[in-house]
Amino acid sequence: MKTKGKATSFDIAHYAGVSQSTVSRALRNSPLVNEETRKKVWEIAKQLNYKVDKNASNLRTQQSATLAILLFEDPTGDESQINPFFLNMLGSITRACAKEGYDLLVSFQSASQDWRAEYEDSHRADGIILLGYGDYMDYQSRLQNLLSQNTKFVCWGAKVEGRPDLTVSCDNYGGGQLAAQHFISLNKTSCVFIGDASEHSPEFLTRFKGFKDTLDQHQISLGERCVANAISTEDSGYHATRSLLANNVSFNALFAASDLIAIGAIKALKEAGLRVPEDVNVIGFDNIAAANYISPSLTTVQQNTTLAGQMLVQNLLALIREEQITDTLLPPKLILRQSTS
Amino acid sequence: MKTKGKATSFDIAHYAGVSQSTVSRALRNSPLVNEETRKKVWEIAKQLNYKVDKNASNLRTQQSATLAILLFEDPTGDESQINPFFLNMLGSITRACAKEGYDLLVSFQSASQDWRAEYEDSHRADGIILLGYGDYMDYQSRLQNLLSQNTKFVCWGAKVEGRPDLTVSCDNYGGGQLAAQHFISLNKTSCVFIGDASEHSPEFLTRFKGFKDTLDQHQISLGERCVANAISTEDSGYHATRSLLANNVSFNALFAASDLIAIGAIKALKEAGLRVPEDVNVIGFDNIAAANYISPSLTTVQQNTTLAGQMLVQNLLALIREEQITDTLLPPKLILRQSTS
DNA sequence: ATGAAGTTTGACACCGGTGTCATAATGTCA
DNA sequence: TGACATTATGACACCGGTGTCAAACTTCAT
Repeated sequence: MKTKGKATSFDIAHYAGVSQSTVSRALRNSPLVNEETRKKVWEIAKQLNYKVDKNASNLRTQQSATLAILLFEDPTGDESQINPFFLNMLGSITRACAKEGYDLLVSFQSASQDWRAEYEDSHRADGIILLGYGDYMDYQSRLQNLLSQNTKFVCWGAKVEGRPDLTVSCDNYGGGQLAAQHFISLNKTSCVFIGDASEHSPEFLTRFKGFKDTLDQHQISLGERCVANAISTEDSGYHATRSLLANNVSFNALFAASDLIAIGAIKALKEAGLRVPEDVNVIGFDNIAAANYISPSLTTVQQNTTLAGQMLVQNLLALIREEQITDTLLPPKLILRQSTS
Repeated sequence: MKTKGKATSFDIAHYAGVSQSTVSRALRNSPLVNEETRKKVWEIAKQLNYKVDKNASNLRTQQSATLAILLFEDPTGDESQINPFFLNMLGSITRACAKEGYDLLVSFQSASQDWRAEYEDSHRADGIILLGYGDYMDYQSRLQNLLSQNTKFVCWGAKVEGRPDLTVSCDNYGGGQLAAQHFISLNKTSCVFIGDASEHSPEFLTRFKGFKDTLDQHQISLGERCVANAISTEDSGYHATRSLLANNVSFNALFAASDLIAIGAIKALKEAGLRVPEDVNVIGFDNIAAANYISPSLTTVQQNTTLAGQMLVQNLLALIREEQITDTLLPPKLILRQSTS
């Protein structure tokens, strides 16, 4: 029993002595086909090492059992390294897809490219997951365009008012609150925030708001001088902290918008002769692996990436099935470590 | 100018007043088509937001401009976490694919599944990259089967004698040598190795051999009692080190088969009241991000994941083009940090 | 004017499945 | 035994492109 090249359903039909239609039905376990015939077809398919040609199948059915993920790089990310938080997300999304029987197409995107509908328009994926920090998505028109094409997609990250997408995100506001409450409970009332608290980084801005609002409620003011701009890299956190110190801002509690920033901040503090946590308490955000390894280990607001990946996939699938769904907000959790005594 | 649903080449043909064949040619910039016609077709395609249907195209041409990566989990990997080394590899492979104009299908595999040809047989990918630690691939028959189906694939990891696959790997033997040489140069001659030095973990075994052979050449013996079994997790490294200490094996230099193992080992050493590097020097393998963050920071043998990803993709593409290629061995590099004084 | 070579285009089969419809075979009941 | 429902199967169009072949139209030399 041989075939030239890869086996097709016609080859099976030939050996089974039935029509190709019947083979197709039998392989998909259609109730229309006789039990005996079905077994025979499966038997032969196995012997021929037959696999359905997904291209043909997808072409006909107009769906692909595949999701695509567009990963937007940190604007300043160096060539080789990717934010470990996103790698974790990538991992959990991969797992979630596998669980749902979907394949995953991965693609890096530079924001400038025409990423609009590369995948879904070309029928390679049934839906798209958009993933990235910062303002990569503040291309209202692009999202609008995706919507008008009836493309199914979900975004990870802060919900931006008026943006028409479906999002899954960590409760960034609540995360900021957790950090502030923790500082307050430790009587650390002279606080600074490091991170880009502007609408260019909606996630960071929301974390900042939760942080600031909570402090305000306790009559603790966080002056303008106590907010240093930084993107999510270690270097950026390092320099932002140095400039705070250079400006003689004094503080005993530091909340960083991400763990990478926090790690850079700790480096700068140490260099300036300040001890963590004795002189300054530090809280990060994300709970990347390194947070547990650095010295002192970093207290941080954990984003549950496993759950996040699952929700992104589940919501996207629901969207594809045209079910009614809403934005999802995942609860953050404060992980206590050495950097806050 | 409208179309019901997604635009097809027929829609363009209609508006351009030419045949669908000509549209297809024009869009692929065939020299057979008149410059003027070409421009007109492109213009209309743009207006209609047309994208080639990859399923139809792939079906006809029998290729997909897509590679697949099968990621084998650490046998004991817990549900959510993935070895950061592999996440890095995943990232660099993703980047390398993008650079070559290929898409990437990602899939987790449990070793038990029939992963044989899921992707390539079903025409979803032109080639496969197999990635994982340990003995996940010692299914000679499976690889043989892939070969007999003329499936194009490359493996990451130690070359196993007699295994018929094309591999890209770090020079694990050389990496072991680097570690040994470094210890020797520091006059640390009472060494232990932690890692599964058996044929179940070809990479680890090769690292061990390079380490041991070099020590032997300097008349430094590494007794059986100085080798502790461990898989690539922090926990495993921790327990392996504890059992060494419990057995009263004394040593002033520890070489771990991976960074995760090394991190676990350092934890065990600290708990036992031993100082790193004063009492014991430690070298790891991989150079994951955490190696730079732990305290003391970890001297380690770096595997260049960026280059590795590129080579995997390049070699696979060469294989697909039926070019003659051979196994690739990437040079390791010793990264000096605090854990070796 | 005629033929040869070059350029540009359209018609059509084809890739390998899926879904619809018609048909054949079998069973059921009056 | 004929009318009709039920079950199992085959024929065939179709998804949206690509590649081949023939034909139509130029151009240019003879």
